[in-house]
Amino acid sequence: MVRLSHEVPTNDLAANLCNRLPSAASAPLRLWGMGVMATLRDVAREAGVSVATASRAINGLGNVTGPTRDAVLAAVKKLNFVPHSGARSLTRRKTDTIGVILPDLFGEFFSEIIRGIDLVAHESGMHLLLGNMHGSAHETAAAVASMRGRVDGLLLMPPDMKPELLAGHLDPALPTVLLNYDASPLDLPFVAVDNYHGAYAMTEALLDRGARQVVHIAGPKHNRDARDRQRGFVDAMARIAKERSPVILPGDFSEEAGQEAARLLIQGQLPADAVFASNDLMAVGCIQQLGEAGISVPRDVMVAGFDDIPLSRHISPALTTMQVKIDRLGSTAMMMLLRLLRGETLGAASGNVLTPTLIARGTTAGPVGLAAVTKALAAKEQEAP
Amino acid sequence: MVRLSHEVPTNDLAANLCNRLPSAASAPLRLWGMGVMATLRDVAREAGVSVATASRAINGLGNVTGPTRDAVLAAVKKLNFVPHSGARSLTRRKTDTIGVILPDLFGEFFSEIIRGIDLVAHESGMHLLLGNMHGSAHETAAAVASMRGRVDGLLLMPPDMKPELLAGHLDPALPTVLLNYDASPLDLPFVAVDNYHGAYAMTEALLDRGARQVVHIAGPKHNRDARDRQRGFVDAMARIAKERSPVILPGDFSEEAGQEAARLLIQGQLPADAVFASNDLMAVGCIQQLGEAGISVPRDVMVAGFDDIPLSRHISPALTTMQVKIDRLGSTAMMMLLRLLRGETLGAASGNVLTPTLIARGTTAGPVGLAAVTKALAAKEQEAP
DNA sequence: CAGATCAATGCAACCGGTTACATGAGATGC
DNA sequence: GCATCTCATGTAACCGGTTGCATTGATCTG
Repeated sequence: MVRLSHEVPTNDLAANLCNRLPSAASAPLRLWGMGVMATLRDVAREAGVSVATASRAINGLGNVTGPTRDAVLAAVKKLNFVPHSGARSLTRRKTDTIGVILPDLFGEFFSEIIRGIDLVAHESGMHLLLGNMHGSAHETAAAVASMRGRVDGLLLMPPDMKPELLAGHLDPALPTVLLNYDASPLDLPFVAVDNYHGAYAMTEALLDRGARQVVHIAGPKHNRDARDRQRGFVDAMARIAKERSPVILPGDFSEEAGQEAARLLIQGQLPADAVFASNDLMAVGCIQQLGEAGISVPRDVMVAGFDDIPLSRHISPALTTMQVKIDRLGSTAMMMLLRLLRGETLGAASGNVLTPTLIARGTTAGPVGLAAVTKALAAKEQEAP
Repeated sequence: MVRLSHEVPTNDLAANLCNRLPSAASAPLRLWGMGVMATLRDVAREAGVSVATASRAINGLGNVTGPTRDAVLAAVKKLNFVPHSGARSLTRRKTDTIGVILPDLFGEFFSEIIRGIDLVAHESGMHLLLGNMHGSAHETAAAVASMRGRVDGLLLMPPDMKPELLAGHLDPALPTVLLNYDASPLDLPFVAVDNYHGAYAMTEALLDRGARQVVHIAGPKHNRDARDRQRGFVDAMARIAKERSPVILPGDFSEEAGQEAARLLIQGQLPADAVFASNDLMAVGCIQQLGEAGISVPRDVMVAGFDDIPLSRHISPALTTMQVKIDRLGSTAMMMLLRLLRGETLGAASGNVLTPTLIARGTTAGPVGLAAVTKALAAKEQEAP
């Protein structure tokens, strides 16, 4: 590694700061930890005005003469003053920060949500404080509690938590929007994906496409998304294919679970001609494993997923799936939270349900060819709303 | 889509929650905006002690009698008191939060970094305040400034920014670790990926594998990662394949850029037998476009990428690439920051360089078959360090 | 039993800003 | 010229905790 030598713009400034301190004795090698940042008092003294005037000048409030303002701003520049947001938010009772608490931070799903949130938050000059409940309910409580005094509002996504349990942990004084969680019992505004109808539509489409026996690979048992998708599947089967009892294999949203399900299918000799996985990752794992066993997708068996992760477009054949616009989930929630912060009243009635879109790709293209299926599925979609 | 009516478990539960509130009289529709959170003063009054004692009891400091402590804790529970972190951090001069400023929030790369950071931060009870510079240098300054008083330290990733420019915006009093940025000139600790040697190794491996003419698809011009990778490529070519002048096609890390490069390759009739893209996404785009033109990978041309995004394993043939353990980047940086916060002194000399690993997959498997190549490349890898 | 020791507790001054209200000088009106 | 109004500025009380120091009452010591 090359070491360039050139002056570090530290010391002169450090010297300035040090001189202003009563004890200018021993110059430390490093400034960190000293925390000798200029305060508003310093600025006021430097400019020869009171703190009140300095504060007004800096915040561009009225009632400050031109020369006074200039003097203050000059002092600000000279001392390199940056207002202390922590102190400011204490009096203003406003932190310009919103807390985001997610179950974990794995994968594209969460980065997309965060991106959607940030997009809107950034426009309104809001910051994002990230909390991570790392799965456990206990940690969720801690995460929510630690947000007090740090944030103006909360975006919370507690997929595995029961409403009653959640209610006890929430601060009723803190504007909160729930992510991907129908919170009717709590009367909190929320944004959710219509997993039920999405799964229903996908099942219907598979049956429509000629499948006789659709097998569902389920998600984690206590995960609401997974449960809703499973319900959608079961109901669609019950309604359209009464005579056939729905087969459900266990899963946990992981690629391995998809592979495992495929192995069960192969070994168990289940008479399936279509697999509907509760998410794309499992569908991908399933396809891969089926392929290794010499079973062709879609000729021998059709496969569909849910989410439309970027990977889905790229595998071959490409995966048919329900597209969920994940960033929209985040941005919509953030917009609702902003309205809440503006004083609007939103309850569970203002819940926002995002309908996923069916994207037909290669894994459900039967012998008749991809084009025909796409058309058929698109038509199916059209007739819905 | 069929819209089924099915009962939503709403009203009974909502009623339950309302009943649990003390004032059953005129139940307010919403509590938000009232902001009537209990303060330490309230707790002290309720428990019949002074605020000082209440504070000590709550924080578990010594010098508090059993009965007193119990009274305070009872009051805490009764009033549902949660300490106001903002106020606390003002006096403690400690926020238990670290700021993370990233260029943008697109894609797996950033979610992995954040996950790595969170992993370590969470262990130490630290929170993450997310800042996003949205590309512009001006915003970077604003983002850094707005962190003052909110965070104890900073993790900063300014890929397109010149050190001199950066220096002016940094607060010398705030412990800072730079991400993916060799900050020697600033004498700040950093964690970076060894893009140069990674690219060098990959180029070498391709030539070694029998490529006569390797073409490089570059990343964004002012991006340091991209520039380092390009340098690695150029140097490797100069050293190993002196007689052949290196060909470099422009790119911007996007899938489209990879496709465009492929088109140039096809139209331009460049005599390339290997393509080394500056990142995986471009490699994927390139392969896809080559395939459409009837050019077979790897038989007609080998392709390699950089990053090892999840997608790389799943396309077919799977992509040979340099694996960067992105989450390690985040967790290592966070660990360094923690040491800084503990008072240790770290300069640029403590920079941490992560070496990427060559992962040989299908796109560089020649007619001789994948196994042989993997072995050859692995051997190559071995002899390197 | 007086005086020293010590633990538990209270008082009040912070942290670094904001802002209601007081002050006082200059402009205006009569 | 005096009362009044205006508006820039200063004073000080917050926000909600933490913490150094003083106070108090009880226990210990000789």
